[in-house]
Amino acid sequence: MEPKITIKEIAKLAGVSVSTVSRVLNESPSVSDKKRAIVKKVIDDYNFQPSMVARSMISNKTHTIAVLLTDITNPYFTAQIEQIERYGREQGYSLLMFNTMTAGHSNSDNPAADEIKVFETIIEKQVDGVIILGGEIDREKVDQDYLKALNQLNDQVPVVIIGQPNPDCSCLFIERDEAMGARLITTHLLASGYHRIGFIGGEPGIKITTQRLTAFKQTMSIYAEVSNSDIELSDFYIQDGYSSMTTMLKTKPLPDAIVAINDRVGQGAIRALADQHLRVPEDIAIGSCDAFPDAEWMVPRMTTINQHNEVLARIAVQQLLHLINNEQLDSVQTHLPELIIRESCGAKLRHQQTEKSDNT
Amino acid sequence: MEPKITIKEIAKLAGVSVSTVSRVLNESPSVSDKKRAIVKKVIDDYNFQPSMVARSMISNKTHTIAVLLTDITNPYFTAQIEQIERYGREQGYSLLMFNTMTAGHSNSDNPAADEIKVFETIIEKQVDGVIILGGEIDREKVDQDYLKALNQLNDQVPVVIIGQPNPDCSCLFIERDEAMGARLITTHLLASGYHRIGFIGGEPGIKITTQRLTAFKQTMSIYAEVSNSDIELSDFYIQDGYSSMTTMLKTKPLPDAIVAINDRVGQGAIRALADQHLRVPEDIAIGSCDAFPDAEWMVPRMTTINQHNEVLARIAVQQLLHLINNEQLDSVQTHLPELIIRESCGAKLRHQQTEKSDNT
DNA sequence: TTGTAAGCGTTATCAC
DNA sequence: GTGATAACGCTTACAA
Repeated sequence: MEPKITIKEIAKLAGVSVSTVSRVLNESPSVSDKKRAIVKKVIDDYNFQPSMVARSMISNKTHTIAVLLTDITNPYFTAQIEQIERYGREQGYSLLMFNTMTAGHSNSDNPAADEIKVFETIIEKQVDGVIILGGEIDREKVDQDYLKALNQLNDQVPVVIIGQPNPDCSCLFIERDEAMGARLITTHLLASGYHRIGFIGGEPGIKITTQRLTAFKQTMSIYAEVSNSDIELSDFYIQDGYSSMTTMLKTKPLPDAIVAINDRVGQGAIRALADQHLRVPEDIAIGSCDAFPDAEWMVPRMTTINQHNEVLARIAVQQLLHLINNEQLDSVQTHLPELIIRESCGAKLRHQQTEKSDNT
Repeated sequence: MEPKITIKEIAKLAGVSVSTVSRVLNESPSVSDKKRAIVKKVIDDYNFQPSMVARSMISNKTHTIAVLLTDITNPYFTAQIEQIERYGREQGYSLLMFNTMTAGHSNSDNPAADEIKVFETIIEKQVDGVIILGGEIDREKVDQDYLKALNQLNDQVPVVIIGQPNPDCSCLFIERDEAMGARLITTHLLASGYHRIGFIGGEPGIKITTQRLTAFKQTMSIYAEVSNSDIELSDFYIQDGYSSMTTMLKTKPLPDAIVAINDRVGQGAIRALADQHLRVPEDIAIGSCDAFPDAEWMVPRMTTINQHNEVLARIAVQQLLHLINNEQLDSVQTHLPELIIRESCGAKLRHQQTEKSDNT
């Protein structure tokens, strides 16, 4: 392990003062070409990299942003973090990742406290900004200590949150139109000719669940009835789709179609149905939300809603950088969920059948 | 944005010297209970967090480790990074994540240069250690500039790599027995009664591909013939499984079974087969490697090899910490790939059929 | 037990 | 153009 070479030694080796080296490092014009050449050579020869730590002491900038998420294993988050890392790096920022793993089937007995602890580390580390992708803030009822800690954090360093705004939180929220996506998929199923439609997945007490479920119910209420036994909440994971669907299978007769809260849940549902020798979409149709990359390759290919989460992630970084640089924020951009019709909804199948019977 | 409070102001407010505050911060015993109490109160009141940056200047430690990977979207990597983040955080380390996105269908024309650039950032940021999960180092022929830069990096800060050792690289490697996994799955298919077995997926020129393919061929050669037309390399993603399988479908007759280089590729293959109304395992069996979490819920459930990548990730952190603290390394731990028999291989199906025909 | 002062590696502010 | 020197926030001898 070679000891790190410093600007002082470079200066000595080049026969100049540290200030001159510093000037060369920062591309200041007020250095003679001759000295600049000498210094550059020494820097190159010794492969000198100035210490960001020392620089940070002076500038009060670390060129680092922190990202908080609850499950790095979840494609919903990785799609976003991929964009954040990429765009951040383009702008000269590195990414400190904190993965609380409090989502889903977690073993933490106090997720709020876990996140608060992360906030402390973030302050210590003196990042320039923070992006929160999910966690405690997504709850209908947010822990008060958590909220206080979050506001305190936002007081020290700009915090951008991708999620539904909380009136008691001073952070900047990048909003997603959850209701619209749920309306789109529900309407699509109705328009495809299904009348009895169920809803599965989503953790109760989480805003995304409530909002999608509410939108589902509202949309349904215009055209048809929804019984509570056709709604099975659980969580956002594949095993939750499996368990919700399995429970629903005890209902007779089954709904014609199902709205799954996301593609993972949809996939779990397909698995549960297959175990009972039920086919999708022939025996029951499935539409879902949050287009995950694999959904296009499933059997059947999943009809779903693309929420364009990567776009939101990019906007989050942009706004955060504005906050960091005290620039004006971009005006709020519209967020358009998009329906992707594939196979699991059976729409095309039905259409073909209709055409066929029309011809007869 | 409140300006950050410093140790100096805490000292003034508490009516003591900065050293006393520092002592309290560092739990030094040589502070009177009285002063300690006063200082603690002020710290608490003002919610003071000492600056890691300033501390790092002195200690030359940032309590940060960097992780390099090529695709955060890939479950192969997220399983590992989840462990690294968790275990690292338990030990007081934060994680700087660099995602080069050079894997798979990348748009980078020079992945080696991309990684070299990341190395520079890592040195600047003065992390305490580095873990590399994949990238240029996985190639059969590693770029020489890259290798030089990597060795230089390892000269400044300890680097641990999860992957196959490279004799020209001075970093510490955590090795995985790729060959053994491939042997296990191949033998399993052979033992299940398949004779003509194909191999799909994996990027040519990548060690993991070569090693698994070689092990596959060797194992096969003991019991049966393998024709080159039954081998279709491509890459590690779902669309690669689809394309490889689609290509292979032009071969008549088809192999009885397929070894996929990982579960994603296997999933793509199932999709390609379904498009031709071919069933797995009835028409063709599939065995794969690298148990991804979803594989258990696919239709059919995927027979695969669990390489226990999370365990390797944990070992990598442990060894890295030893390196950081100049402690003795743990002795090399054995790594045991494990066969998970599910549905896609058709082993159970065949067994039942055999039993049935035995009874007749 | 406590305080003073030097020092960590850089940049910024002065003189020269 | 260039070079001393102070400053950033903290820790750590060394003194008292």
